[in-house]
Amino acid sequence: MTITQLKYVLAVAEYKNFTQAAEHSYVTQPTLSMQIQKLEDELDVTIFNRKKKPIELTTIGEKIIRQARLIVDESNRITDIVDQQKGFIGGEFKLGIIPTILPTLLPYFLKNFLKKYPKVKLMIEELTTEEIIKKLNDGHLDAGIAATPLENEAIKERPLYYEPFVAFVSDDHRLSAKEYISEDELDIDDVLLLEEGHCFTNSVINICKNKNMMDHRQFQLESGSIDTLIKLSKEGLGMTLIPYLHTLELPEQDQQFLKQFENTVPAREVSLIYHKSQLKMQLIEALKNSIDAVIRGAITFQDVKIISPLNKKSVEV
Amino acid sequence: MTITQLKYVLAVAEYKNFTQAAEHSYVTQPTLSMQIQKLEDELDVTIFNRKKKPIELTTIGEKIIRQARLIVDESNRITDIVDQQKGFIGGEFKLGIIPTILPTLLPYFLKNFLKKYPKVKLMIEELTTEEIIKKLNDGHLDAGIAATPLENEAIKERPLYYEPFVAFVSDDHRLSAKEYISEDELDIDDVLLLEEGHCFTNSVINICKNKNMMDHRQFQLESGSIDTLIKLSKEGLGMTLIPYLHTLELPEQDQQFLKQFENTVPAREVSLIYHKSQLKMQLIEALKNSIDAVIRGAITFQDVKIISPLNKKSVEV
DNA sequence: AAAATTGATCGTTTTATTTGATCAGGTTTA
DNA sequence: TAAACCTGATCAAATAAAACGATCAATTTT
Repeated sequence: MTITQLKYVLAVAEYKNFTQAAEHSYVTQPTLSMQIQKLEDELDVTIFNRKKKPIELTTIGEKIIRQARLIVDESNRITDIVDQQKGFIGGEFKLGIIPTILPTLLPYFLKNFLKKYPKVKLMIEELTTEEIIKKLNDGHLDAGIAATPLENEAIKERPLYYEPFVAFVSDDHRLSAKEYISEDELDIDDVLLLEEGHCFTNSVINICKNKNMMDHRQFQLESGSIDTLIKLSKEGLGMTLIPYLHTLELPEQDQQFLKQFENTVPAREVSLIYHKSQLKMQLIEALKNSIDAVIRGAITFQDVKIISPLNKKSVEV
Repeated sequence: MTITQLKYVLAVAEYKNFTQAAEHSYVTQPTLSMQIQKLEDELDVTIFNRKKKPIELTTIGEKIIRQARLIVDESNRITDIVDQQKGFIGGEFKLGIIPTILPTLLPYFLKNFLKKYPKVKLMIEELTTEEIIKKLNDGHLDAGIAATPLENEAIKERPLYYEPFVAFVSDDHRLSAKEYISEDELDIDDVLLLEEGHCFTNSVINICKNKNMMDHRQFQLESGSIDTLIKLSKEGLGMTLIPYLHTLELPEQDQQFLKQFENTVPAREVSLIYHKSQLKMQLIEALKNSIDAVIRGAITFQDVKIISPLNKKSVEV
């Protein structure tokens, strides 16, 4: 049994297809087929049910996959150990960031980070929380940045900062007269939301007390971008909630429409998340330090109430 | 990096010698040297300081060894997983048993066990507790049977039975008139002990209240066998303590010299012990079941006080 | 000083892996 | 229904890797 064979098996388990698995393993299909057969012969089991389309794992196959994942992970970690000992911070690093964080956070740390760690090849993808979790689990991402807590066993979280929600209320809105806003005054039917799949949407819903079925409104448009929400809001189609960092980028004439929450402000916890197997830890630490250093100046709030990004009740902290 | 390379590295780390490591890996020395060099090149580190005699690990080498051990263990476990799924109980199984347990316990279960699991190749070694622990840690043993608790983090324990200590007191001894004996009456200077290294010796010392320096006695002879202790005792050189299972094998004329403890009887906890990495679990379970089934009839005591086999105070249970 | 031990080095042999071409069994498309 | 297509298995040939035996240089032991 070799680590290569285990990697091939994992690839097939992932792509459910020998040919694709071979491509992603940078070998030809016969090579991969043969190695897997050799492993199956050696262990005297069939790992894959090749008759089913797409290919399925056998019962024993499932267990072997789990163990193989463990072995491959642990073997990958050897280079980590060596790097750490050498104090070397470098190599490929795949980072997923959710859409409502990426555009505002990235400019803060990216340049500094790349300058400080010139040997790191950072590959950033914009992904939903769900996608990030999936890719962390199958090893396609090294880390992610998302709203937490996720309550996911396989994922570790390191909070980076707490980002308050800020209301954007246009002139003609019923709440436009108020200087500060309170959670009680929010009506979910009246708040413009991002399209489904954004955890930001869940958070906003979790803030609003009124969690009944939301078909009271005259129209329903769910946008993919916060800027669109702001535009629609200015058209008088409702208010919206936006993350604090986004408010710093608004043109001056729009700043007037912003309203902070009074007292305890609802906020989302933004964390660096990674798989519990903790690969590339030294790089994750480096990234956290870079973000910490730069964000401390930008966001300093006390007395925040963390809003869950899941479909759940909020939790007082 | 291959699992083979990691195994070679572990072998060198173990034997501190390339040639010996090669022999134990069933390859020639140049082969092993080359593979280790390849790994060192690939990781760009030196794992071994070859200048020192015997060979030493570098700092990074130590860490690599630890990780290599983990990977090799986990990869060995794949066959376990397959066996378990197939319900197959077989293969080599190396078991270490301490000298004061082996001769009395083995006859009870060995025949039945081998008959029930004909595919198991059982290799039994008589070893001290210390040796067992060492060999469990370096993988030279799959399991051991010893007195517990050991308070060793790397070792897991599954208690098999509680074996009381029985006193053997010859006619001319000061305690010979009593029907039952009590711990208070024991004097360490007066109890014949096994030679050092036997945990049974520690246990006996732990029973005796009188734990002062033991040089009050006229002579000091530490034997390696319980039978010798009995012979010496019959010669009037003192009393001795022997494990319960041993009493069942004494000739009838010697049975008269046995004295049970009154009330709560001191006993040793005999456990199946194995490494925390839990290799060959299904075989360990099978072994435990075999011993359980046969020992239940032989030993049934309640109200025992477990005596630690370590150099420590006893613990009430 | 001689002998023994140790790990590295070097061709050579042996073994293992990978490849490209091809095949057989399916399914989908025309 | 036949042709096209996709999929994984198979095979001989090429390539790569591992292992070996012999030997060397450096130490250590005798």
